[in-house]
Amino acid sequence: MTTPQLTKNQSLVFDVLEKAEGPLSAYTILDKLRDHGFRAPLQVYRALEKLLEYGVVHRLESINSFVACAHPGDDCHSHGIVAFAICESCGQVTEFHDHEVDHRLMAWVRGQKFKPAKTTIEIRGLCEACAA
Amino acid sequence: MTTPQLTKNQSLVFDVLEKAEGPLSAYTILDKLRDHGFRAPLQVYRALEKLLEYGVVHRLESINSFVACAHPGDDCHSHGIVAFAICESCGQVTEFHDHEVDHRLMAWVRGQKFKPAKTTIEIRGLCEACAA
DNA sequence: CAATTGATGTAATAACATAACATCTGCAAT
DNA sequence: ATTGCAGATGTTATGTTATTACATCAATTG
Repeated sequence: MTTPQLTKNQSLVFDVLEKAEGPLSAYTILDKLRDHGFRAPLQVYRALEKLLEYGVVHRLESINSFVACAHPGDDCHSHGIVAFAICESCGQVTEFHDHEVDHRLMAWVRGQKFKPAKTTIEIRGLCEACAA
Repeated sequence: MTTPQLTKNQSLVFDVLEKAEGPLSAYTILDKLRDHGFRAPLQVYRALEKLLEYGVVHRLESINSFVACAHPGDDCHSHGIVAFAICESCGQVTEFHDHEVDHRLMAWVRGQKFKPAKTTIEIRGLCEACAA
């Protein structure tokens, strides 16, 4: 999928996520955009919905937050399953991909005749700096 | 870890989850236990907290729900990372384990000197029956 | 210009989770 | 047995995350 031109709200939300050091909740994004006219959560959620669809933003299910995709430019859907390491101390998120993991999961899924739509892999713990 | 004797509330919550066909939200559990004297969400969340700790219940992060562990008797922590396939149509959840996936993720983690605490793997999609 | 479509604005509410504080219960130490 | 503690429980209130419902606006197209 190619990413279409972002709308005004989508751009605002995406910019906030790109400039952020770590993941943000929808309500944190909302607060950061009050000056730009955002008043209601739905403005954020609607933009996020599209950004997720375009693959330029990821949702971290285990912490109800959102991050900009680590691959500037091209969309992330082509990299296979995305995995995240989330530091519970500093909030830093590292995105990675492992094709062997993908293969194993997809092999299991095939064996079950399960039809996967969206796969979540999230490792929560402490990053090197925080574990020291 | 060995599972201690469950308290009254823990037993009630666990029984509800065991008898359920699929994952339940904390508030659904609460509703099912009103007749047994449950009045507030905290009663459920406190029981769940312990049951998760004992490894007899799992939390499905992507759907804010809880399921009884598929391994009756022994605790689940010994099986390595737990993965779930969640049918978005019928709600059925299948729990599985893949040591190769564990190895790959733990190898990545070691390379980053990341210290993992809790890992989530959830595949959402359609089960064989629902995909037909 | 009318009709359609997608984006946006706004208010209200639903769904999920925790904080703070009081009370109770079982049990160990004296 | 009583005191003191720890863990479990009860209750109220509140905080956080997400969606429903409905109105409006802007761009496009027939």
